[in-house]
Amino acid sequence: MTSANTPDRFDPSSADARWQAAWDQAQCFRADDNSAKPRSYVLEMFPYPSGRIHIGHVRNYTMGDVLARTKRMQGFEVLHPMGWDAFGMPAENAAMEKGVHPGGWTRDNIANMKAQLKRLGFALDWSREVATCEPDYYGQEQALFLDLYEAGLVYRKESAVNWDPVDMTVLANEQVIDGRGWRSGALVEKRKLSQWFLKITQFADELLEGLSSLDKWPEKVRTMQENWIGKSQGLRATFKLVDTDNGIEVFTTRPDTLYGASFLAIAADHPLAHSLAANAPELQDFIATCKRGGTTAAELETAEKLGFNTGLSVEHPLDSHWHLPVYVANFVLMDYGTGAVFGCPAHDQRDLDFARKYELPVRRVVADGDNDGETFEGNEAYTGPGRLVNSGWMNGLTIEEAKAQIIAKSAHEGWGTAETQYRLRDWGVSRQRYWGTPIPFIHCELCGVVPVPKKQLPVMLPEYVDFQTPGNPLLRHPTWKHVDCPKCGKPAVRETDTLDTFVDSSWYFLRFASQPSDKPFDRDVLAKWLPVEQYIGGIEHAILHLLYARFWTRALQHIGLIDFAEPFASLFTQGMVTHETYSRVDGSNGQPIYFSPDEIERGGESASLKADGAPVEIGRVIKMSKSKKNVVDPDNIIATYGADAIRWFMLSDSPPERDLPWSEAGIEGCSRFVHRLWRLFGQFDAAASGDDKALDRKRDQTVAAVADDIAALSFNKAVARIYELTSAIEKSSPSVSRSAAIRTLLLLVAPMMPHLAEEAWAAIGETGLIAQAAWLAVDPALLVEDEVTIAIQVLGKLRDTITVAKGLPKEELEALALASDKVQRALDGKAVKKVIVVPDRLVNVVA
RNA sequence: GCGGACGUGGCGGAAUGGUAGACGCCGGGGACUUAAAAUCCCCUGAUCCUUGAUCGUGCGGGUUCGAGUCCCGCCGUCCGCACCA
Repeated sequence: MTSANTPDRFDPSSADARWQAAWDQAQCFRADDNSAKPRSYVLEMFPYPSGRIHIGHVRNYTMGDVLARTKRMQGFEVLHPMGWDAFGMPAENAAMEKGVHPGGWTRDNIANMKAQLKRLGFALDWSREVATCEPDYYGQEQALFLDLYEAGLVYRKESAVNWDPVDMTVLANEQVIDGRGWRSGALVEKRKLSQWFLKITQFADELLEGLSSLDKWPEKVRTMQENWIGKSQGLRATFKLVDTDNGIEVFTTRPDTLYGASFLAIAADHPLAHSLAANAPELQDFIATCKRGGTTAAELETAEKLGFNTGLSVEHPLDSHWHLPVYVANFVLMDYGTGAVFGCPAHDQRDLDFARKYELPVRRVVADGDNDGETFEGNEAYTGPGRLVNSGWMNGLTIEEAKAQIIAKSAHEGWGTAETQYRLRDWGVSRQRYWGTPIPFIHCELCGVVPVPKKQLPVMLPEYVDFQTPGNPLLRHPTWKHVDCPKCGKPAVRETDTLDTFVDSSWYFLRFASQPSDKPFDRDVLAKWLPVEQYIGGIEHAILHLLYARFWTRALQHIGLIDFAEPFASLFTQGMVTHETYSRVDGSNGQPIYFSPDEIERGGESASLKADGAPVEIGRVIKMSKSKKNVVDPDNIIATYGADAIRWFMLSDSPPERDLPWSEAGIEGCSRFVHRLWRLFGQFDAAASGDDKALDRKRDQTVAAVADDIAALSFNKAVARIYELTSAIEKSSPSVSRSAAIRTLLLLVAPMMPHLAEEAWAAIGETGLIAQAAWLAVDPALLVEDEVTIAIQVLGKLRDTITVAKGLPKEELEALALASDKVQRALDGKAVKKVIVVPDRLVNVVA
């Protein structure tokens, strides 16, 4: 292909592909495990191969790419890999809808998307590419799963699970949102099934404690994980049922309020409620009512506290003559704590609502300021600090003291123990799907559940499968599940569940760093690369993926396979790419009809439809979505403007953690800048003479600032600096300094606009690839200005500025300031009380 | 309800407690051109009595010589979690 560049225009349609091929041929982005250089592992969250790269991917991968390319130029051995999170439901949906095989569909998508990523010029080490759907990946995952099983971190149990009736599979708690499946949106049902679990709760405390070491993670993500783990400490206590030997166990974080108890409440699913209901139709009805209740935020907000008096009583643990009624209540959750609570209405809002409704006693046991009366007025529970009152021997203690003492007393007397509860549940990983990692176990009638011997791994998915019937294709496959028991040799059946795809993404960053064929990874090689220095991805993975990956890392450390606890040293969550919407109201039904950006002619403040030239309404700038038709296709943009323009757009203007509004005008501006740089690079003159100290200074200041900005991921600021240097060079006259500045500018933009940079690098006569060129050294002396502009204030208001030599003594600055006409006019004859002088900054005259 | 983030021109956004609005976009004016595109130059927070001045970073206070920045109290927007005992 020949270049179609002109002195005025850079032609990406020929240059982009040429340089992409050159990088491939030089293999310049391959990471060397044995390099002696310092290392840097830059990772972006790998994509699901849906078929098309969307603009959010482009933003994510451009940021990582700039970082990786900069680090490489700065002398680091950089690992910057890419792969595919390739198992999951959409492939099976495609199989059902279009009759294609999930494997074929997925691999085609991967090929398409890989080509798209190459067209964007990302500096990726493709030799380390992994796809989780390939046996060389999921087979190693099976090996790790068996290791965790041996260590007791995998178990199987019969449990009520979240069943998605549309996808016909089990969902983890994390995948149920407002009672609906996260993917299908179907109302989730409870079913009893034998399921595989990973013991994430064993690491609850570690995962919580570990958050405090992650000081390069966003506060927001750490808080979200902390809330998700949901640690609370308190007392588990038994309330003895009157006239029986049985009791009801409750968990409370407020044992200090025990003297304020006025009832016990158990969940509708509590075993005691079920046994009582056997002979009580009214209670059966009540339990059914509780289950019908909605689970959305709005419904819970307004839901009335309902209770059913069982007629049973329990003894108060501190006074066996004090009896409390037992209710079944709709606000008690079976799957938290013990499924039973004691109600202390004065100091818990729900309990107060309940007590007022059912006219139960409300007794104050924590003083609210001076108010220590036993009778509690009003309908707002007091949950603040205070001293214990109306609590016998505990009176006068603080809440914390009372908690400690009553826990000690309960343990001593045998009716309670200190307990820590977590909201976090063990991770159910069984999925009744085909397109996932087969769980490597065999069910034998004689030997029970038997792990597949490691030498028989991988347990491969069968190729020919029927997708036309709902349910698990592996379960009804005619032959696949039938095997001999590895222990006794008798006929047995395979486990037909596959692993949640979040398991696949919980260790892929390890496989990138090391991928031997005979084991999941090499421990010593991992030690060279991990933890990931910079991880970049969307905030939507703040809990699930990032918590699971942390858990796997800790679990693998726990069983001695790796030597570090946290996988991602620094995490960055980037904002979304948004776009305005274009719509017209449909006269017939009043609903807006949306138009895609390609159908629109966009003016300065208005927009019209290309088809009829009539105006359309410009709507809010919102997240790109198919239903609002406000999506833009990266391929079209690359074809029109080239990869460098879209990359530059992704870095410009908005800070990377915030949303980036896409606009036609914006991408055109970026494209104009590409050509502007090209023209400027064309002015490089190796034979120029003379120097330009001011330009030299600007050049080195820009290099230092851009390096800092990129290291801080403040790409928008680096971009602004580059614009400034560009303008400064354009305004300068030819000199050695000017040519040096042009060469510097080229190196500065190389990580961001690599194709343009390579083309210009060759054009100015440099040999070799700029991708492999060394970053810029700066002269520290040049970073310091020798002249400074001083602000002169009177009473804090700017009145004048003066430009003076840097480092001028205070007295001289003061004299210069007072000599200013403007200052004298502002003083208007008033006496000067004092003068504040900040050297090289400002003078403030106080009158 | 709990937790977090944010609030600066027409827009995206800059600003170690020290000249608010860098840089980009939009808009306006001009140069070049037969013309257009491209390119280049200038202007672009508001108001006024326009050589200058006053006001101005969601609102109200405070600390300070000096506050977009720090403190207190509100208001608003967005996000996450939630009958979690």
